[in-house]
Amino acid sequence: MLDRIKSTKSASGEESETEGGPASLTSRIYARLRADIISGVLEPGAKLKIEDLRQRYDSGASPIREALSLLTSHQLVERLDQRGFRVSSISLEEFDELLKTRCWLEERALRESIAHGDKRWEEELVIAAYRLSRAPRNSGGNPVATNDEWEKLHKDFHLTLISRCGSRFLLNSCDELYDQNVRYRKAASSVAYPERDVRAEHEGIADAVLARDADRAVQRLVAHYTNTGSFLRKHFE
Amino acid sequence: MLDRIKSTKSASGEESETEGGPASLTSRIYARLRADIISGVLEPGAKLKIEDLRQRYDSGASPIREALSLLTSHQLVERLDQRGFRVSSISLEEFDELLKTRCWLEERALRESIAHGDKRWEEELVIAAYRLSRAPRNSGGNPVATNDEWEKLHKDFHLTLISRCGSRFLLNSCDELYDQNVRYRKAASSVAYPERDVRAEHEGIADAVLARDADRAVQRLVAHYTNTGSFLRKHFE
DNA sequence: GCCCTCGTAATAATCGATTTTTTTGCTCTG
DNA sequence: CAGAGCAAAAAAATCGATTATTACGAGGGC
Repeated sequence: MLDRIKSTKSASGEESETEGGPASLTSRIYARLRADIISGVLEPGAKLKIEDLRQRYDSGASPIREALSLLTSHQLVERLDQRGFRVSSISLEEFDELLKTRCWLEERALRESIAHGDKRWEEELVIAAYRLSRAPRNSGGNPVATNDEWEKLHKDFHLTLISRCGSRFLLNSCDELYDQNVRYRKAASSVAYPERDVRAEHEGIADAVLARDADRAVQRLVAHYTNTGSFLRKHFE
Repeated sequence: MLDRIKSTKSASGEESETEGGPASLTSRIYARLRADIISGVLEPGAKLKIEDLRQRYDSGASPIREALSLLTSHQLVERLDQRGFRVSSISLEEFDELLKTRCWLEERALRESIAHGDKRWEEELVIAAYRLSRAPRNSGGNPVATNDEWEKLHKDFHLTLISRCGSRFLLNSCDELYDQNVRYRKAASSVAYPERDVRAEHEGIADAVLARDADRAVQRLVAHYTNTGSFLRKHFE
């Protein structure tokens, strides 16, 4: 269990990670629950009993229920009337749909971003790619322990790619799907990491994007997802 | 025995037709709030004070807060830490993004649906189109009062079109965007309805889909959205 | 006259206890 | 031995009251 709250971000949106400090209890619980679900600490399908969570997060029932309610809309938690909450379950079929959908949406988003992104965007992308390239995927030589910093940078890179797509709705959807995908990745790859050169794939994507070669960029991005997808798929058995 | 559990609808999922029945207070409040927000009874940007809502829906604070939390993820309600909730505001820029995004997503969804839909789907579509064609858009001759039944059938028609897209994620997104669009429509067209033949457009779409002519279907669907979009746009002044 | 500060009113957030509903487990039939 | 019927236990949902935070406005200094 993680007993430290690292960054308090508002329950509804992104923003300030500088504040490690106070916010509403609900928001802090939201952030912790979310992290625990995405990282797989709370397993897919697990029952989320209010009483347990109350103890675990040391609060009353209201903030817990509220945080859970906030999470349901992101498809991370399922809510059943009068039967409480549980971590959304995962399945192979859903994974296939997730993968497909990400390819569809991100292709569109990437093309738009390439068409409309400005210099500033290019620079943001360069930075994001650079940082990602320098971050170790695992922490402390342990091949299984994931590196939270890498996770953050990886998400950042992928979202930066599509950040200029011109639609907050599309961006939100991609964001949510990204998180779902991490959940699947964690669930599947508790065993191993791909041997293939993921880093090179990221660079390849960034290069094509910076060259404003939309077709190639899309082709590489989709290949990246498809590769990762079939790799994960194998590990579900 | 069976009839005790039959129609309990969950707040996060779809509605069952046999409305009115029992469910948790939270779910009922959720449904009412949602309807009030989409229909514009609660105006965009309006502050949602817990105390007011408590009175209005005759409940304690917990169900209200929970219902609001459920709604935030659908972008219908904004939550500000320690500052309560408010109805999400609307804007012309956002409307443009909404329209664009719907075109992008529904094009994909429709193509997939056409490619994969079976006979049963065709029949569902025929029914949905027929019902929609028979429903009066306004109730009781009042040109302003919207007809809830028409609303339901209209949504049904549009969702049926894409129901076989093969991705619950994409379907969910389209569903949410649809609701957002209704909100914009209500906000804008409290004045008037389009003179153009919306009904014919629906039929045209259905015909193309049933003929499995994806290009034409998409072209018509997008035109339908674009037409409606620019019509609404004018009414925002 | 304008802005800053502080106290008060309003509102949001949270808690602890109570009420409902579901689950569980056992007993009793057929 | 399967299943129906209860009753106790567990869990979810909800309430009413309390605490924390923010919004507001009057008074005072510059």
